[in-house]
Amino acid sequence: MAKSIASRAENYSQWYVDIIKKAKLAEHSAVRGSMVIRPYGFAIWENIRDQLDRMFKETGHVNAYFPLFIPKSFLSKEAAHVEGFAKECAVVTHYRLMNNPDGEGIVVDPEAKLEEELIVRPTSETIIWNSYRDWIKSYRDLPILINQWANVVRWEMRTRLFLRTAEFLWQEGHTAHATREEAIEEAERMQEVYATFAEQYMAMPVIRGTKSESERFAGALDTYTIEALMQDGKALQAGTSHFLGQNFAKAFDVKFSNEENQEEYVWATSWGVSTRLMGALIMTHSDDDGLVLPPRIAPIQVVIVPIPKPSEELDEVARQIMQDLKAAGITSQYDNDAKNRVGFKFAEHELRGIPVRIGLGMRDLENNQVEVARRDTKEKSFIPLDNLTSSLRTLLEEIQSNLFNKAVQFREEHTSRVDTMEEFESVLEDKGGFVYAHWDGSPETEEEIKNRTKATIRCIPLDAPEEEGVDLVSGKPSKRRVVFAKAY
RNA sequence: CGGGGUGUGGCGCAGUCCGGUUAGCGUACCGCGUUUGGGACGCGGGGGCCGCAGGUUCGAAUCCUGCCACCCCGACCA
Repeated sequence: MAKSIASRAENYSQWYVDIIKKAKLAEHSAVRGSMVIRPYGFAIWENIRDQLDRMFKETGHVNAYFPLFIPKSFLSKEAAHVEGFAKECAVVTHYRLMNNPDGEGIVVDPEAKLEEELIVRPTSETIIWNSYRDWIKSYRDLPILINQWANVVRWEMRTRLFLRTAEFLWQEGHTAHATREEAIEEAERMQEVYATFAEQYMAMPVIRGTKSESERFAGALDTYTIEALMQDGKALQAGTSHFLGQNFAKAFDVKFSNEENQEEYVWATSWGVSTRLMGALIMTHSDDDGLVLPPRIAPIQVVIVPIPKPSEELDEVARQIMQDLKAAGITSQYDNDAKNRVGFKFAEHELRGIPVRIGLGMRDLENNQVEVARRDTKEKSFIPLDNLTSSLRTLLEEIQSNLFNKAVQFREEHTSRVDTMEEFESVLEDKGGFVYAHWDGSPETEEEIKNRTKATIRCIPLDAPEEEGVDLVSGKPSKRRVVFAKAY
């Protein structure tokens, strides 16, 4: 009996939810729009987090932690920023409950009203820049390169597991620099860190680019983004890095003395990725049989299934294999459950996306070999026990690159170049994906295209060559193509 | 906030229109046995204030009123 995951073709969003639930990554909680991340899902997130954390540290950053609560007045200091977030803030107005004087239960104590309401952070620029004011006096105090791992709350109207939840986990880097150039360099560097991570670890190809003005982060002068393509042909913004100019320095009065002893405002960046990456991971590689994880992110890289069931002899062989794998830095698990049969276990481990499965049975052991099945292609082969560890190491690398190559191929098949509005609409209708088209740079064209097709400018790609063309809507001249897509 | 839908053992559902014994089915769970190289089978068992609060009635999962929650689609957004 199958575990009934909806197929992608029949109902894509149901398929997505089914994978998350059946693979026990997460589930809806008692709180609207907020999810419970289950141990297996959290283990994947920990791998994402740990690797990113290493990369942040390699690029000179340190971790710190700032408060969950932000005084209401802070948020309004930067005009564009408050404009962007005001509509989705959770607000703390009281600090005490009391027994309901009129009956059952407890009620908010009206006496315990806060003088100034506190906002549950939707992002931390304001509370952090308020601290930076005290920390930065001289050019010698710069740069400040801080990251924090935290939860934030954005009271979204419509939520989806991992992709958009009211509360989510993320990291947010907040850096302060003496010059414009240095800040821009930082923002670009972190975009590249994200892109490298996405491609090398998540096996998810991304387009590097900058956002159009209307898609920019609230308070940024420039937003650098990485954009990935999901299997339903929709784009997903997977990470952003913002050049904030001096907006927050001015809002929070953060000045430093330069080498000539002149006062200047500090230049800023901020950058973040969230548990949304989990959604990206799922939708990039998984299939109708369940989750597919790239080996570098998988919490368990190899699972060993005794056939037909655990026995002293098989347990001993498995123990030895696992010891060798551990020494080689490969994570493994032995499925010594005695209740379920192998067919059930195979399906279960495929559902969980474990990259490699070893079938350990007496028939093969007599031939000094094991059966090895890879999750990405479902292919099985027999590998001699003698060089099992090195074979598996090679196989895991091959799976990692195969997943990346498949995703690249999918993206190429779903990338189009169009020159007329008719083509644009028909391409979006037929196969979706990324559409490269000329744009005159006007918000009017963006708006018009969005209204007509629901597609938005995902980014102005960094590697776009100069090329003469005309805007799809206005017919005005354009120097380069930008990337359009329907997006999450 | 607009439109649609759903709340019944852990999960998935039937029953509700047309009120009537101890609320049922599948699955999961526990026990015993037989099985075991791709999602096993038999027998036995435990688990429900039918979303919440009122009301109608001899009697409510079912009818009425109010409330709450969640999901899906849209606008907003990482």
